[in-house]
Amino acid sequence: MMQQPPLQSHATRASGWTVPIAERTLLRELVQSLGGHAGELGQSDIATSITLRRIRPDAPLLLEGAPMQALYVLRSGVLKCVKALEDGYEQVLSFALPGELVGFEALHLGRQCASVVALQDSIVYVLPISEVRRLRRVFPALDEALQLALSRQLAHAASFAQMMAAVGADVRLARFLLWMSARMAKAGQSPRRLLLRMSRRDIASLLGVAHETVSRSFSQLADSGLLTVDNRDVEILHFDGLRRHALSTRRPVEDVHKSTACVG
Amino acid sequence: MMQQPPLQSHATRASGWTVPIAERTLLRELVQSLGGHAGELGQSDIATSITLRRIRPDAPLLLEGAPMQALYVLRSGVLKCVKALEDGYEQVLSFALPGELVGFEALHLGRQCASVVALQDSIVYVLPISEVRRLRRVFPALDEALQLALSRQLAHAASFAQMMAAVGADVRLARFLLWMSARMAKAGQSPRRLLLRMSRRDIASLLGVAHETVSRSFSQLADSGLLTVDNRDVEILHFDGLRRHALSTRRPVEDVHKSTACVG
DNA sequence: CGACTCATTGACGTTCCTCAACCTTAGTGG
DNA sequence: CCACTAAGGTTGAGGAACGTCAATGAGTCG
Repeated sequence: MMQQPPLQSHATRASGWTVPIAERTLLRELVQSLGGHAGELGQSDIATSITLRRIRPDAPLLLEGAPMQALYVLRSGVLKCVKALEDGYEQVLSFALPGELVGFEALHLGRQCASVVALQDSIVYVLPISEVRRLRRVFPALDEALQLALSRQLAHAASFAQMMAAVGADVRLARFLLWMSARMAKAGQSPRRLLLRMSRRDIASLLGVAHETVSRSFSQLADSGLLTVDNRDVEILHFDGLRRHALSTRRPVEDVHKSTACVG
Repeated sequence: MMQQPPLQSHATRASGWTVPIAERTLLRELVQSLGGHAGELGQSDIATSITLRRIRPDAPLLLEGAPMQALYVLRSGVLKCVKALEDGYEQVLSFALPGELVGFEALHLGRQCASVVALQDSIVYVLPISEVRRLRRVFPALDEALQLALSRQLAHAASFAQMMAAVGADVRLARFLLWMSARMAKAGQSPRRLLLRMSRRDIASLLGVAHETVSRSFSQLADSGLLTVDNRDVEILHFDGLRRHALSTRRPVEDVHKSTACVG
């Protein structure tokens, strides 16, 4: 799955190139990439104005404060969303995997409120903001897919809150790895062997701990036999064990009267 | 601002009552509550099928795992979103203030992935999910407002990540208070005097620290002269000082080459 | 090869979690 | 009305966890 169709045209740009394609194919791909049903796209002959854009490793897709010009959907690769805190500290907000929406937060301000950089060679679908309304009206399937993607993004925020609960750093890391694993599986990659594209420092920033602590937690999980760790190449050996580890809270247990489960 | 129009009808329900109103007024209010321009709503005579629902303190609006039936927009009051972790720990995901969207995460699964309870007497607009698509098509202004609200929700997630950065507990609390202050101002209430509706334990759960630590951090900020704290009644005395406090990271400073600011 | 970044590991000091006691407030029943 | 209980909040003491500083090694690039 996720095979890459040929990229036509080569209008060069600052940090990559742009591919203007007015074809139905691209729209269909985009909807599929978002996890929607691209069965019925209607037969409108309107040019879709959707393009592709490639971002090289460490190159920015978006810069904090820039005016919002487009919506993006990651087609392949990995992105990192960061915000420069006023004192110069670089806070990682999230990592984007294929099929995920990027840059939607900017809508309500009209300006990007975070920078986005590529952690590896990446390709995004570009939907010019001026066209989004029209596209959503003309292609209900796209509209549907975008709403679902937004819903997923909000659910990600919820699972992020769970990751940041009052637990030990090793538990946070375990949750992070399971979270990455699940999302990479959804993106069509192996849930078992993770090739993390981000540095320890990036993970530490996201998890709210020191990067040395992340390193130690990796070693700890590896010593427990749950993982093998070779730099950024991580293999999950025992999913159940890792899940069990991810569940352990610091406090013994509090009495709660709910039970219905619903794992993100 | 935010004056409450009369509530008609009284079809009683489990934990409050439901008010079916097929009036243009309600739709206009909803759009305004979401921060949109309700100027042009068109002249469609279709009943809007939007209703109001009241939730009493500590009563649930949504239960984790329940099938998704509607979208909700908070009209007045304060809500708490919680998720019961599999080991019985109750993780707070967020607090919803007036004008905010609730329950949209459920869309992609069709089931609620968190419970929502009221922290005080609250009223929500109810948009039956079966009607949302039609309403969005018929009332572009509503569609617009919903998209903006979604964008804001995603931005909240980003500022949450900033709150959870690797900083001291007192800094996290300062950021939380400033965050609440800004949102309450947006909801038409005083940004200076905060009447927190949630317990220390709830705040602690959201911030990922022990509740005793939250209590100590409150005392610490009060001793610094930045706040007065009387149980859940908090008054911010020096905004600048609190903001400065909220900026202090643990690590001295890292060299970063960005500067463009954009506070959520 | 040297300069740089990244990752790991150790030692030490601080923060924060844990357990505990205590106080206030609210609700209940004698 | 008061005793009793329960829940929320504050504060203290001790210990575990984590941040900080530092040294080392591996990998990359010019």
